[in-house]
Amino acid sequence: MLQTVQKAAQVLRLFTPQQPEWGVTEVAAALEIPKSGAHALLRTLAAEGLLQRTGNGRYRLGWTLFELSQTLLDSSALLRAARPIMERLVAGWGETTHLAVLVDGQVLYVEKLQGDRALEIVLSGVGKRLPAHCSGVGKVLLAHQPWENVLRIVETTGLVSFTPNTITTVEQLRAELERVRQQGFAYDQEEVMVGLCCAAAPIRDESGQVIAAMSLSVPAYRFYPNQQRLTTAIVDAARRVSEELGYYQEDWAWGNGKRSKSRSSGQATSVLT
Amino acid sequence: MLQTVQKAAQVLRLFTPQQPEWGVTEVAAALEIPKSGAHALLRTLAAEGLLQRTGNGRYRLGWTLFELSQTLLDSSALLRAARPIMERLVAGWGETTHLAVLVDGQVLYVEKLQGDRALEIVLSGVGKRLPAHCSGVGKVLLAHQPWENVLRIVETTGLVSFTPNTITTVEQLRAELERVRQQGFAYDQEEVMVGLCCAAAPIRDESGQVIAAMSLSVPAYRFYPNQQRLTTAIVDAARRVSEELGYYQEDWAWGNGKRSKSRSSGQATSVLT
DNA sequence: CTGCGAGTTCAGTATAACTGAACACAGCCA
DNA sequence: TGGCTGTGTTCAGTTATACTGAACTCGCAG
Repeated sequence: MLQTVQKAAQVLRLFTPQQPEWGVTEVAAALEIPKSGAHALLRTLAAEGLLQRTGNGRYRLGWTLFELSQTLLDSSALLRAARPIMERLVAGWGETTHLAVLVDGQVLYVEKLQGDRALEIVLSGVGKRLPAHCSGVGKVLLAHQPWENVLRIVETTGLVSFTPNTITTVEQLRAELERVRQQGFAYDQEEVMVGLCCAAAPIRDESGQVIAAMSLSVPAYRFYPNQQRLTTAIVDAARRVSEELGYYQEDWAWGNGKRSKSRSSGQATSVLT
Repeated sequence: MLQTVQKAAQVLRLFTPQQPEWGVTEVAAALEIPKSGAHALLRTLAAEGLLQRTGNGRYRLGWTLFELSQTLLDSSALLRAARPIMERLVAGWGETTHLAVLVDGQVLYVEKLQGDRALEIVLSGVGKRLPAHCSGVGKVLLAHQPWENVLRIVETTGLVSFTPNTITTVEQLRAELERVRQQGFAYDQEEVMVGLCCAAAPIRDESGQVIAAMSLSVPAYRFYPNQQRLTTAIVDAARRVSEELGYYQEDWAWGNGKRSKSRSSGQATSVLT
């Protein structure tokens, strides 16, 4: 499992908006390795363009990461498919939509569109992470993971409490994820922030795998009166994105099993050819 | 120089918009290493989130790269400082502006704004690379590199010819870069595409280092009549961005030496305290 | 059913990476 | 100005790492 590469990745993950610049000694202390080792890692990463040296011998993230990210976005159909549908959602409701993926057991926000009627959600943001057990998108994404994965995640990150409504026990989480998987959507009822609710639904790729989740965030006082309409709206929007990605659900409201056949192009594997 | 990390970075750089998905065998062939080695690299990178496995055992870029890129953009003052000034430039001229950095001896486009009067420049694009010897931004960036670096770059990538005007000999390049450095801006006179010209100027950070270049691209028939005004416009815009980054040039038109003092905040190092 | 090609695993060996101390350099305080 | 503490950087020896190449499994096609 190439420990050297693991360490290099650890180094990259040290760089955050809070501390975007690191020196050799700091990295050595953070990873608990000798200075010379940290030095070698930083030098190599800088030589490869993944980091860049500042004048004073410290390091920042390198532009190659920007390039790779653009390549990712360019080659990923997800954002291209989701953005117009999110825009329509925002235009119709005036609220905030999120698009998120699961990375390393946490929710990574990939896109966020704010409506004119929306309240500012400062916690979420494009490129930011949040724990998965509390948000709507997080619960959707966890619900479609093997339970053992969920357990591992919970054991490492714990079930941090944000509000009185946050899920804090494994048993609660298990039951909630079970329900989310079966009904095909999730609610966040003031679990991450008092006064904020959301409805979220899964997005599947052509193989039927859940690769992302979409949500519509709404102030609590506007959520409960419109819960039903909100639910169908987000479920429908997520389904449309999934279809754009080549997924076609077998029979809605029952089967969450195998796919039948894609309506998208570039898919002619099995029978004839 | 941690060869394992170098190989890992090589693997990442294999992923392009043209081929965003790689299998073990393909990677092994591309890097000329045994399959098991490629397998270990891919597995490790995927475990770290820098890659993701598709269902069929192939690999794509991972969302962690998106996260890192967002952190880079968030912590880099460059784009934040440049964007409004580029917008004003576009609003005033109706042409296309580019913002680019030098990565690995090539020009990496970081931002691109198109005006309403502009012609579509298909070659450039955010996240795309081009050789440095032909474009305006490229010549600006090379001009402020040590000549030995430039030589190394030229020896590896060569001086590819795009149009009859493209610089193709080292001597031409040397003279041009010398002029660009002294006059503080560069022209591209149909060197990358027939009918397309541009003027470009360097952007410096608070230490005086050239970290990026900005350009204004114009059809040839509109370039020559307005060359003087274009030049002052782009030089002025780049200077404003540099000042935003904390650079204050000593005395314009002569000294390119040390800085005197920043007018930006967060800088009170030397005398008192 | 068989063969080819994909991805994956494993044990032994060669070599790459880690260690820790010494070096160079800058800024800061006396 | 002169040490002093804190950087980043270098190096040689040793350990433990990563590479090798063949064997294995699985899916698809003939």
